[in-house]
Amino acid sequence: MQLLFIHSDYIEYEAKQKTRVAEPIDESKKHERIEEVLVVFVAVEREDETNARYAVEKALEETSSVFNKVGAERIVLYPYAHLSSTLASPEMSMEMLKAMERDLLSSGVDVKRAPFGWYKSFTLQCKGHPLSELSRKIEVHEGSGAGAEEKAAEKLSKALEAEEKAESQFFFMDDGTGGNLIRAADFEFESGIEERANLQKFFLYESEKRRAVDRIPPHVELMKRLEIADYEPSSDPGNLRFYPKGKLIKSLLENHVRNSVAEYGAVEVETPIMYSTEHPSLKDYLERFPARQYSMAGKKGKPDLFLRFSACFGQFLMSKDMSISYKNLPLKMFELASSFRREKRGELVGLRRLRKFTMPDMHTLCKDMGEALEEFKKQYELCIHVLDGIGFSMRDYEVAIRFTREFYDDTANKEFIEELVRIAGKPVLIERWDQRFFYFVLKFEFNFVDALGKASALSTVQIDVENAERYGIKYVDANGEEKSPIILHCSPSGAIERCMYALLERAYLEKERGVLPMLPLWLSPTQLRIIPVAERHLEYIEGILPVLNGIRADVDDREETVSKKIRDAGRDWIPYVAVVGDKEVEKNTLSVTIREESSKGKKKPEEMDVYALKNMIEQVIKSKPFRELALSYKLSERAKFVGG
RNA sequence: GCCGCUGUGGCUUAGAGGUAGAGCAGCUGAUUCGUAAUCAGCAGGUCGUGGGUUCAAGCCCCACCGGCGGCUCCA
Repeated sequence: MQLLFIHSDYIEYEAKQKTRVAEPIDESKKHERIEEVLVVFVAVEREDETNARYAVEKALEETSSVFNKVGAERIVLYPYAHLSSTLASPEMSMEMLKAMERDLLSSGVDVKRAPFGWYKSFTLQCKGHPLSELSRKIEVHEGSGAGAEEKAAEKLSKALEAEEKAESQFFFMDDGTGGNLIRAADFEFESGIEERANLQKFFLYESEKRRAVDRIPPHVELMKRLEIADYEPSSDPGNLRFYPKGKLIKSLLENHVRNSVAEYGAVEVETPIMYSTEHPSLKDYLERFPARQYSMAGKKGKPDLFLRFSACFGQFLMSKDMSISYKNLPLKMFELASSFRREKRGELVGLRRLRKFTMPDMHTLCKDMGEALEEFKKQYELCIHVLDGIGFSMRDYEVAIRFTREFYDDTANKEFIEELVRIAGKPVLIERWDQRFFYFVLKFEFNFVDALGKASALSTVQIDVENAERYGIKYVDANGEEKSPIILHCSPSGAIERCMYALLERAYLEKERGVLPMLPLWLSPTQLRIIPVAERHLEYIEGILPVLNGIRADVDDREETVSKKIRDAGRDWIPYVAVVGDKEVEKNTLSVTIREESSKGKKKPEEMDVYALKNMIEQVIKSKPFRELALSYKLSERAKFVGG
């Protein structure tokens, strides 16, 4: 279908003479003059006939969009055959034009349709502003494409509609207020407690959805400058490249999460990253999960494939084929899942929102709601523990707990929520849905609020009451009967990339507060940098390096001045910087500057021997995952991954 | 996806219709240096891509592609 929009001061037309296909009209309709109007010239084309509903819908979308944008007062639909050389049949065209007219009328738009199939005279006066003349082509593809697109659109809309209709209220709950829901309007943000400012930012982000900031997110600049990650122009947006330092940090975080869930008792699995769209359970699930997929057309005769947007399918399909006794429950399965979501273009930012990301995803099969709640609480604590290990305390994130009204009406559940708030030890945001729109009845998230006041979820746990049945997951209870378990979805840290984003953003916030920014010691690509004053000190350094085994220590052996090397170490956020010159060699010591204890313009190098230094660093990182340096220990041998 | 802004060597950027200029990084040489940039020289640019206007386009117009912000959504 071809559309030509002209925003006009007026249009005046007169039906002069019938053609063979003319529609019958009243004498009064033959001549019209309409002011302040968006004239929509329409040519319905042959291909539109293969999927008329889709074409009409699209055309209406475009029309409303233009109509609202230019701020016209009314619309005239004007059949205009000359926009296309492959016209649809007159009957069909007229039908579709009428359908458009009906729809616009029913949505309250003042619309007129010029008579079809007449030779008409017309004059109009185009307003001439930048948007006053626009054209659009609605494309309907032949055969399966069109059908599939329509079906996909329908599917998507089912889930999205549910969300749009989802009505919810926000509250706050604090430890020590008797577990009462405090209406958002009554909550005191200005209590002199600094932490509440963040909660307020989070709440505003959630409820108002209006945030006008105009700045490049600090972490995007940092991820490049620190050679952590970067955009990859040759991939799809949101698929990043990770440089050695970034890959190191990522691996360490992954291992940390992996170790923590193993300790909690989960078993690690791996499942495929792509699935057939034809699988009945998946088909169904796709409708309940309003994310957009990467999909690939199957070779002829074969079903289409999509890339997973979470590890749910794989693990559910695995669970369905298992034989599970009540004695095996709660059963916890974990996967570090590369996941793909075709998020809207405008949504993607740096490491915060990606199309390809790494999501730790654990599913727990529980025999009933009682056990589910018990595990839910454990996982709530597990998440706190995992984030704490990364370096985020309760101060660094805001808690949101969300549930259905029905869930909360149960007194026992109410007490359960109060207990969660008590564990948080600070006010939390509560969202209550009037009905269950999703597959879960209760969830929480820990949300990080960044330098620009944007919130994003890290850890989350959800109680899923729907998918066991959908996938046919069963366990056998003590009476030998098959039952459907309740499933917990848990991402203990949230996406790994997002943790990196939060670490960088927090470092930036620290810097704003006058603190030297840095990463936690166990995640710093270089933990200790050794700087020789002159070349002759290198030998001494080589001698002490074996002692520093188990610590990521490198040596700035470049031909630069000491000042330059110190500065570069600072720019790289290196936690420990040791200078070695004649004095140190003679006394067999190091002159160490500790970043954490320094500030801008204030440094205090400390004399210590290499064993003391090693001990000091090991104290901090002892229980954390470790990997060797990602790059050569000699700086002179390293290539630059990013300029500047 | 839609709307707005934006895109000049690896990085940061000057250049408002008339031969693309600099700093950092890189390379070469000198300097072997004590806590936030040693000095000199050399090399490096299809000005995001493709069209168009013009005698002439990095600059004006159009489209597309990236990026940033907003809408919407989520780990």
